[in-house]
Amino acid sequence: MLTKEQLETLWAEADEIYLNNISIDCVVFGFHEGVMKVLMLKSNNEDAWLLPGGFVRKLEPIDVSANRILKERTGLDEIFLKQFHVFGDPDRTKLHNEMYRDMLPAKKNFFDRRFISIGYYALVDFVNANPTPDVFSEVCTWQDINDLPPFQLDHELIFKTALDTLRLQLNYQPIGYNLMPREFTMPELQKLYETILGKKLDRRNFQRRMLGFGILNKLEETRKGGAHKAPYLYEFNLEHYQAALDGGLSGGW
Amino acid sequence: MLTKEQLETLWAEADEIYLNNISIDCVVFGFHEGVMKVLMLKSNNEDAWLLPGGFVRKLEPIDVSANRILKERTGLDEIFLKQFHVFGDPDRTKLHNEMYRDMLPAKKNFFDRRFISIGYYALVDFVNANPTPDVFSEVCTWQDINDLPPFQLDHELIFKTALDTLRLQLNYQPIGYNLMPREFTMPELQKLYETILGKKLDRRNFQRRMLGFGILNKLEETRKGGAHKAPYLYEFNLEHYQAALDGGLSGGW
DNA sequence: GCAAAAGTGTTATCCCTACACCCATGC
DNA sequence: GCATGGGTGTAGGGATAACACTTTTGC
Repeated sequence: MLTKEQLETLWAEADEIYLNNISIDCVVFGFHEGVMKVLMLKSNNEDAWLLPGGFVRKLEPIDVSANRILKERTGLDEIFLKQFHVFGDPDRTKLHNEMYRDMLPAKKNFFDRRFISIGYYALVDFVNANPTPDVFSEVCTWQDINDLPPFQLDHELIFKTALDTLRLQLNYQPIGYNLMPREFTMPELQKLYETILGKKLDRRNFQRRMLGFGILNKLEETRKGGAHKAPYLYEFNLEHYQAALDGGLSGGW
Repeated sequence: MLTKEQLETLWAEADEIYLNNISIDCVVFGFHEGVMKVLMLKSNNEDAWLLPGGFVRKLEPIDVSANRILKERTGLDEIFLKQFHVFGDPDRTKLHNEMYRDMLPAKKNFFDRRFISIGYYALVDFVNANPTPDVFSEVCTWQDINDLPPFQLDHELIFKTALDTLRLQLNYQPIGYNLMPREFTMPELQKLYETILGKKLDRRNFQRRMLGFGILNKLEETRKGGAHKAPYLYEFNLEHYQAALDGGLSGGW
């Protein structure tokens, strides 16, 4: 819980360095042990969870802001980030504003404002991310997207919009590179797609389609140790992957 | 050309009623006589053209802002509008800022600021639109998208991004309703698609696909007066059209 | 009657879907 | 050896793409 003094310092700083009225919220997807996760923060004022977010420095490009915010929350650099929607309802932070209004005089309170929020979604490497809370939160952790805690503000809408966008993007762009470890098996990759889409796919057709994209290199090794036939390992062919990102894939699920 | 006094009044008003640092720019598409048009304004300070734009009132939802701005520029209400991208480079309005900096003291100048611009594209009825300049421009008119004048600021990027987005949307959504007159022929509709996509389509396959969507009603009448065989007229089936908008179409070109 | 535009139908191909059999491994 | 998961191939159906002939109309 922040003290009144801390809040006043924060406010003073924020007003100096950030643009007023604009915020950024990020939906950070990770994938681990066959489960799709999203990074969330538990507010230290309420029993509700938020997406990682922040503000835009006065002379900072917004993509850089989003990167900076996520670097603070995950320790990762060079994150795959895409803006997907702007949330511009004047009432979207109403509850939030009222909370802070009790703590500081409204007139001079950076946080008691309307914020138009630019939504970004991010695909990150679960294993190397190091979730770190910010000053407004006590916990920063991954949540299973099928078992989410209660959201604060309009963050549930932001999350859902991001997931819908990601599902659509799946038809146009390869997405595995940022979410899978460097080497992976076809069933593992399939699990990722199934998790995002929320439905089962046919093993054989999935494999054919993926290979058809030409973005995978089949490796010689197999993943030993499983209780059954050892699956082959694959890695992404970065050159073709990048070309697919730029040029787009085709078709739909 | 605005006088210094007018600018000062504008500045004072703007600071009162609009959010700082946020703007909206609109790419307004119209279609007339087989040519795709975009609405543009000629700045009264420079020999360069701008997309219609404006600012967000302090308590106004951003979608409402976009509608309001376009109502001022076209006289139309209930415009088909979709936000498509945020342009957040701090230098995007640099030249613009310098221009206004000469006219008013920077510190107190609403226009000498960084603006993060939310891009909307709009599809409007060319015939009923009534292009009207704003206070910063002397001309507001339609421009052929294949023969565009020089753009100011980053408005060329905004335009191109909008067109790319529209092309993608074509795969998911019907778009004719907002661009065509109430009754139209199949070749006319095809021309619209060809203009947006920038390529020729097969007459027969186009017709089959369109009819397959089930969003058209074939009318009894034909368009007389042409120098050749009279084509049938169609109208959109609004119920099915709306369903297609909500549910999405399928496939790709 | 001829040129130009519009109406309509057929075929081939590709891609996606659905489905079946064999192989490797751990218990 | 048997259950489980993984590797691979094939046949059918639906949609798209390519393509040709006929009809109408103004000159």
